[in-house]
Amino acid sequence: MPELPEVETIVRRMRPEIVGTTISGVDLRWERTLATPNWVTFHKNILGQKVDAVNRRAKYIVIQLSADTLIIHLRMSGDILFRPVDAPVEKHDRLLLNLDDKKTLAFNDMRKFGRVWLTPTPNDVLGKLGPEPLDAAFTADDLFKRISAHKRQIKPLLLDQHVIAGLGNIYTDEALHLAGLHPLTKSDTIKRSQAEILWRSIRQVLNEGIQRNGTSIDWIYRGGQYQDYLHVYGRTDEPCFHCGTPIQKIVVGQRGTHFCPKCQKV
DNA sequence: AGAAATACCCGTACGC
DNA sequence: TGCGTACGGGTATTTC
Repeated sequence: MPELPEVETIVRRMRPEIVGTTISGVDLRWERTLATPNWVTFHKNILGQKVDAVNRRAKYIVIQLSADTLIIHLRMSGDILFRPVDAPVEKHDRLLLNLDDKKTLAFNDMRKFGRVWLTPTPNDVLGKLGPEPLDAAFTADDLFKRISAHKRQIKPLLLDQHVIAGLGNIYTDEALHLAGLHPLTKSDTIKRSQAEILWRSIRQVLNEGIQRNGTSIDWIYRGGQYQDYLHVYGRTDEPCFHCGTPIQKIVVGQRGTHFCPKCQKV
């Protein structure tokens, strides 16, 4: 199982040191990395632009250039590396950007899921994303309104980035366990009080993940320790820390889903 | 319209 | 040992 590119692991790959450099060369190694525009336009437009800022929105890295915005989504296995300009191309390199002829920004992505956009209107890519769960402005009431507006299973609903932005499969399972909510619970049946507990749980597991430097499940990302603190994810048949009941694994919305059948009732 | 299913990927683990 | 296959993740797209 690969690493989860959650907020924390995204932040550590934002490479803020590129701010102030100018893009002087481009090498696209795998065409479909480019979500938009086409290669010719991308090449023509990005050359000569200066990097003004590096930010994050949900799981997207947002690089503000002089005229356009470069947006990168790492998906599962993507990484961003800062290398000397004469460093050799590595296996799984998808896009190389030369910065001032001294350094190269390499987008490396084994599974080819990651995508890059270059656009003058970043809102086209980011505009429909839901709120940041750790934003101080995001309240329990917001969450309650958003989940009760749908009649869906709570687990796939929480994974929907238009409803709330930033939760992946691992943290969703953990948050639902902490909140005592079964992953198949219909979202419109969740009471206001339960939504508040879920709101608190989401923020707790994300904050704990950040404190532990993210989750390293396998060989792709090795910097985190939160995998040692997971309560349900990857603990199939192991005893629930709360009640001792074996953790169950089912498939919900095509995703492996771990829960305690005693602590999380429908 | 909204919800659910599918497509996109490949290194690894596992069964025979 | 070697080969074939299932698996996992996030989101855009397609289907229901």
